[in-house]
Amino acid sequence: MVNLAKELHLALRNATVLPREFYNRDPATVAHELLGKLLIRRAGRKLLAGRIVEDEAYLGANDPAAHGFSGMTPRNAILFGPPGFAYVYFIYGNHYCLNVSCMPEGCGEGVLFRAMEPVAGIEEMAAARGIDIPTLAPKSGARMGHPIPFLSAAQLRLISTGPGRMCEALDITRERDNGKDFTSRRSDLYLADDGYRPERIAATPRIGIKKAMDEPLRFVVAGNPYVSGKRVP
DNA sequence: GAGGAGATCGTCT
DNA sequence: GACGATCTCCTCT
Repeated sequence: MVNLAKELHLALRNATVLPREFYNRDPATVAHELLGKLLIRRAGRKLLAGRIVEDEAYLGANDPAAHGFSGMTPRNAILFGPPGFAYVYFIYGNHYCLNVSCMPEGCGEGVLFRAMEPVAGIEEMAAARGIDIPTLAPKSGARMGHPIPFLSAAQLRLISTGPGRMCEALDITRERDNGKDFTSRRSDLYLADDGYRPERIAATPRIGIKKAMDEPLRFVVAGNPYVSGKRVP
């Protein structure tokens, strides 16, 4: 019998970690190409993973909505560093948001991760989000009488649809993860390519900002149910 | 299902 | 002191 959990773990281990050069480009290109890639968090011996289905590009000094627009501060210093590093900030007194720095040092540009489709460690991520996981009673007469964890589609969407939820599911905080290197497998937070390519990608205006609202710098996997806000058909 | 308001606190001016 | 790249709960339709 195939052990699906083991197979999945192996597939994640075999995925190619995205190299530094991947991020050393303009954020719109990086955001577009990050869709479908795997965001992987190592938690002890467990791997938590999701497939990126929504992100946004922020263009530094050329973008009034970007954190880097007004220059470097202690808060956004990571964005002005080398490409491929995690920039985590706290917002609205409740939530963390995860970005990756792009372009060469000094540009202040990056990509905000907005949503991912849960792939591995789903029970752990649901628990981190405070989602109760009901269990299905085993069929009578079944040899292995364990209850089966069962999440509805609506509960799955609540795990990582939205930037704050994503961070909570992966237990990402500024204190622990700001400045982590996404390009190193030794890092406990990295991005990898398992060969998956989304069929259709759509570009829309960004969400929740009041400046440069019309720029189509939000990228989503069209038709994916884990995209936040209004579903893109 | 859609829309509005409140929660809550770090960051910047 | 004001603002904010959000989320959740509540109300209304």
